[in-house]
Amino acid sequence: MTNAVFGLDRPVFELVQTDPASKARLGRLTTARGVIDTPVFMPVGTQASVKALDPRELREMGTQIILGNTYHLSIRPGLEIIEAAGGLHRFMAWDGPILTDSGGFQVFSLAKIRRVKAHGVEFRSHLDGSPLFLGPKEAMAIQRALGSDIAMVFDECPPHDAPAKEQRLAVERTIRWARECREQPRSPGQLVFGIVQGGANAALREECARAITALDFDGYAIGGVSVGEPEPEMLRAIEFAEPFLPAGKARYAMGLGTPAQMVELVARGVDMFDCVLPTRVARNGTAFTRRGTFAIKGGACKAEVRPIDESCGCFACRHFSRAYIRHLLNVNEILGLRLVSIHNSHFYLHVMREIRAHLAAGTFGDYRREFLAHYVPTRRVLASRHTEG
RNA sequence: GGUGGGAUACCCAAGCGGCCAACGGGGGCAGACUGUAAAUCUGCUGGCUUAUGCCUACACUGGUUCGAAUCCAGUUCCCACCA
Repeated sequence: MTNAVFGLDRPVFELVQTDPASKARLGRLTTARGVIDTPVFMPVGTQASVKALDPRELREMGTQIILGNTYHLSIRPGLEIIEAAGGLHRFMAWDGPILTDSGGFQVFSLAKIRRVKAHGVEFRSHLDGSPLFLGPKEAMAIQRALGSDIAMVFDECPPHDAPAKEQRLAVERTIRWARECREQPRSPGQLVFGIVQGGANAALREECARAITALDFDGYAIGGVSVGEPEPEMLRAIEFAEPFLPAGKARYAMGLGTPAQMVELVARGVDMFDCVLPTRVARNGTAFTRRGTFAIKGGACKAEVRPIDESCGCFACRHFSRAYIRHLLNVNEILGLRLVSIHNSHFYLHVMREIRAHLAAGTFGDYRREFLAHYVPTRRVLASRHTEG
């Protein structure tokens, strides 16, 4: 498949290099607003803003593409406003690629009262309880109006502990809705990605992946992860779906993950990630480093003159001490959140840059090993303390 | 000098005879956060070989009472008003 917007004989996704020792891939995804080097991390800007960061900062830290959300933006500020502004890109002054989520996740994650119908879901607004309806047709129309570069199909995303019957129904609906989405008009140059559901069930994942890929989307996402499942289950879900995704299309793990998870998922053949962790965790006072996370608002940073990470080149680490940032967080100065958000997002993007560099150099295996040896998830730290004591 | 009010854990502050190691804030400490209803949420915050246990604690000293942070007397300090 070629990209009509560029009028070039260029495929949407090019595989540049593959890792001989794993399923990791170095690639290039061409969108209407630019070429994205993969593996890529996409900062999440649900409400037309990557919380606490502005486009200039996103650019500086090497952001290639950001997310926006169908559901949130359609109820606030509303499509008329965004269309009048000349589309989502102009509205938020981000001229790079934007991927919009379809709203499927929101409908199933935050609407308590919902009725699943043949062509979508009736639910209530989280803001005022007013009745809303979102289905394939609506979701695609909104994404078309937003003018995103990559639109996601409207899927059903059940919680990880949903009964088997519900998982099966979700897969069936997700497939049917994907077909409907496929038929909807797009904005010029807009790519559409299909989504694979199926929970932790191998057969369902395969069935869903086969059906979705048969529809020939521009790329494929694995959904139904980061929905409360334990990490091994999440990894299995990815492993169940991945073999049935075509090598010539980008693969996107929705809502993932921690830095260590991303490294592991790249090794399992995933090309794209998005996650609220770097920005949310930053706002809650915790920094990501290659050794794991640490609470910068904790007392240990009280008089620490070193930056969050001495080896980090982000704006926050180049200029500010932990003591200063901790102080800002302590006295509730908005700059504190911004600096940690800058650092965390930079860190995520930097890890992906390193992954790409190592894939290009053929040393991804070493990088993976080394990264995981240094990166300590909090739980493991606590666990080891317990077993040692 | 007189009259009135007050002194409670790191800070502010509630309690005014037993259900008080003491409400609630703040601060501190720890944890959580994964397609963002999150600058949020949850614990802990006198000490102890972590216990339906003991010890030390509501300015100080003494008293009343089966029992006092709570009542009484005196002392010290603070505040207000009057001289």
